[in-house]
Amino acid sequence: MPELPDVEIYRRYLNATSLHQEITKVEIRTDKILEDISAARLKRGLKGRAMKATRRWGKYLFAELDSGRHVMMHFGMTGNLSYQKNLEDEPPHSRLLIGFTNGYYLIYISQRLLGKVSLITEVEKFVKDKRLGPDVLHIDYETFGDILRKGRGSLKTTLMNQKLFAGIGNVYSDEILFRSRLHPKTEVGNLDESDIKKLFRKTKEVMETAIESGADPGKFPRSYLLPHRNEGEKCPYCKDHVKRMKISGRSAYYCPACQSKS
DNA sequence: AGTACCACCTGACGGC
DNA sequence: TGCCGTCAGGTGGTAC
Repeated sequence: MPELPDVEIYRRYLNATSLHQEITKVEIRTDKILEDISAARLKRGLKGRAMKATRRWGKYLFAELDSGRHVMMHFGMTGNLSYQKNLEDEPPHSRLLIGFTNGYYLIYISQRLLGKVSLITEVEKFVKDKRLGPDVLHIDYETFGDILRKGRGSLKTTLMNQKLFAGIGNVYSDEILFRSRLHPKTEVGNLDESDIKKLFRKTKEVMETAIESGADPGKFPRSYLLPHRNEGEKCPYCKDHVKRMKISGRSAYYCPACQSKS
């Protein structure tokens, strides 16, 4: 479930398991996950190195090596990390295995192969090349407001545009809109300052709450949409029913009673 | 510029 | 049981 909160959880997991250990083995199960790098070059860049720190920008995770380069991981629609010793329990869809001197492996899992891994020299350059907007966990109100004031089109699409805001995906955009009581198709140009302020507060609140909940919808507050994000389920706020609507090919879930269109 | 659709992939589910 | 359409938390490209 790899939107910002999920990737932040993976980052902390990597920190807690895999730092400061020499990499002795690298196995690449398929080249499909490699972005702009060959399997041989990735192996060469990893072997003999140790990861010493991590960063995250939106949905991208970076692990800095003691060579100064960074392992870039993106998880696509499906993906996560597993740190484990026994390869007889190798999880299904494991694509990249990074083995350490203690016999453990950090395993990059990607069921649908829509994720990407690479080795990059500089995070800032990578972010610039991808034209990613500011990470919404750290964004300040000024920047957030400026982006929305310049924005056009539907609010949900704008929130999910990684070139404007990095980190918000389909599920969490629904939650932010629900908590803000705004319709997903609200025209961004129609937002007033109080809407923008509310969106800023709710974006932060949703991201922080999701991270505190371990990005596990089962642990979310009951007042959130996520545990009820299915067509026909009851809105946790007004007891009307959750509706589904297609917005540029993605499913938006919302409460038609709470989230009126402006 | 915004939006709609497609491609990239695998797998689960419901209807017939 | 098997087949088929649809759906699933992302991104990048295309055509209007």
